[in-house]
Amino acid sequence: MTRNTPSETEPTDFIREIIREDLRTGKFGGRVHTRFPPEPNGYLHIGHAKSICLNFGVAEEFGGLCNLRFDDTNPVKEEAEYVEAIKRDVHWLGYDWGEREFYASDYFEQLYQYAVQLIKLGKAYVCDLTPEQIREYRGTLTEPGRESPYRNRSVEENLELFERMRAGEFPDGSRTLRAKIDMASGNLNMRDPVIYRILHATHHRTGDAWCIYPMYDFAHSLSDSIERITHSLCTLEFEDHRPLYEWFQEQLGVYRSQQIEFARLNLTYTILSKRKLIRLVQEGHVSGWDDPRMPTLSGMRRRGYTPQAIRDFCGRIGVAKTNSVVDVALLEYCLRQDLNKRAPRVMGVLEPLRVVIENYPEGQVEMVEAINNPEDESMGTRQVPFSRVLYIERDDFREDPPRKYFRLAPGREVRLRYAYFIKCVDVIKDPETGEVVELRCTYDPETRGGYAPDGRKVRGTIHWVSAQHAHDAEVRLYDRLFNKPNPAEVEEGQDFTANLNPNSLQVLTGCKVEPSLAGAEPGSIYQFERKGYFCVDVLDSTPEHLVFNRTVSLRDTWKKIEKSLQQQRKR
RNA sequence: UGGGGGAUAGUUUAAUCGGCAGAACACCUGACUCUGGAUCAGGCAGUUGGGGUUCGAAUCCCUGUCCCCCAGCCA
Repeated sequence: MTRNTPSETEPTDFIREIIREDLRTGKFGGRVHTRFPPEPNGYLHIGHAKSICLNFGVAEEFGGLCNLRFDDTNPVKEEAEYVEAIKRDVHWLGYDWGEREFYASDYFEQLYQYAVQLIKLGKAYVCDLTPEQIREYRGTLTEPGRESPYRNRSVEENLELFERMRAGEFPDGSRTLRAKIDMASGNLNMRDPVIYRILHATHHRTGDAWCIYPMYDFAHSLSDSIERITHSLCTLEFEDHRPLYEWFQEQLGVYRSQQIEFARLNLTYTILSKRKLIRLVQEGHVSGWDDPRMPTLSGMRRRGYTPQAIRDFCGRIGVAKTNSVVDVALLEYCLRQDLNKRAPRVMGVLEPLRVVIENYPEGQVEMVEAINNPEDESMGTRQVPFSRVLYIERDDFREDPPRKYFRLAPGREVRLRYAYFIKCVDVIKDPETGEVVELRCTYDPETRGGYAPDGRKVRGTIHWVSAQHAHDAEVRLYDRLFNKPNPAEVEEGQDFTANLNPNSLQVLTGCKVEPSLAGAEPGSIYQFERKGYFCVDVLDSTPEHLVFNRTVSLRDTWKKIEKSLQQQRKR
């Protein structure tokens, strides 16, 4: 049985099963309505992509809708910049929320009225305990809490106090509104949780209209209800919040949504904690949220990742309740798979070694035809100039070739892709350092186009660029940001930054690329044959100074062979 | 004697009422190849332990073990 492509496949996971069942029983009147609820306090990353693909994907599959809702209930951490970045990223991934762009802050007045209603129901009270006292009264994981001395204030007093909280009569932290539930509950979330706190802070959308702000549990449950969300999908750590989520809707007698939790994404060699990502940015370990090494969607976009690759990945990792760590190799596989189909091939020499073809006429230039993408004939061909002096990859020559190495070496013949067979006849070295600075080769004019009329075979085919036609380029080689599969695993007294890979960025200048790249569009992606996929940097590349980001290397079988040869030698 | 959740190849996941444990990635072979790419063929490899029920258990029962989350006026 062959695997269906993601679009044909009907994803099956416990959430979709629940939804199918709900549809069958008519639980939500046959409706499916989800939401993606980011807090605008940072940039979206690949972990969010999982949630986005789930929420929007599920809605699409079942003929429902998915809202974009900003969970902006904490003005001290949130900024409008993040809102814009988040919208850009969701769109880039290929999802559309239509007119349904909502904000928890849109509901502040209604949420306030809900709180008033709760007070009237005798289900909420204003508490004067300090934050420290609240903590003490909460008890511990194994011991019950104690009731606040303010727990039994009258409805009238609570109403008046809450109104005065809103009016700004009290300083930050002096009072809270709390739900009156059960201080002895084994679930700490039910021990009279705070639902409103005083925060004299300017909100990015409501400005100074409010000085009290609702807490997540309250705002989220009721925002879902207001939007008539049917299935509220969130991550595992909110599992013990579900009773509270349901409590608010039940007490207020409002629309009941169903919260379902799934495991968040973890990736090897990657950190996906907003708190830690923001540190990388603030401490300058990376150039910003969109540094191509970042697992943020903006970083990945700049790196050359495609939305299709990310969506394919999200479809393959599945949705379950088990804590898990996905191998980053799967992400890279999805990337290569997508890029292989769409990226035009081109020749670029990263670390140039000069080659002179001794028997090729000086001053002569001829054009050879090259295929733009062997995976897609419709992408056509192009003409590439060939001449007497060329650059090849320094790594494609070995003075003393190891076993199984079938590229260029003294006396050996290789094929220059799409051009001629050449043979190395001499090696020029720097007399001081002994470094190889130039190769003298001869070519066989009979092999034009790369075919030998006598049928002789060469093992190696290497890429090249004509020296006089080459364009200079800067190439940024990215590697994983962290050295350890689990970057959080550190010695005593260290933090995750100790696992930062010091070689995660290597900048190469003086790289030589074929002339067709002269007008390369920022953001466009090419395969440098035999090397990898490279994307024109959107920020730093100019026609005069080309800058390429290595998106991902090609699978490198030779590297494996060489490695195992070295290991054999050690034994 | 707090509450909640979870355990299937190295990794991520399937398995409808209890009916042959199936895929993908990774790894290893080989074929093919003007990219040591891509593609194709094959291989390695699994039900958390112990009992029980049953013709038959990943699935049901009993009993262990291990892992994750929760004591923000963050989300």
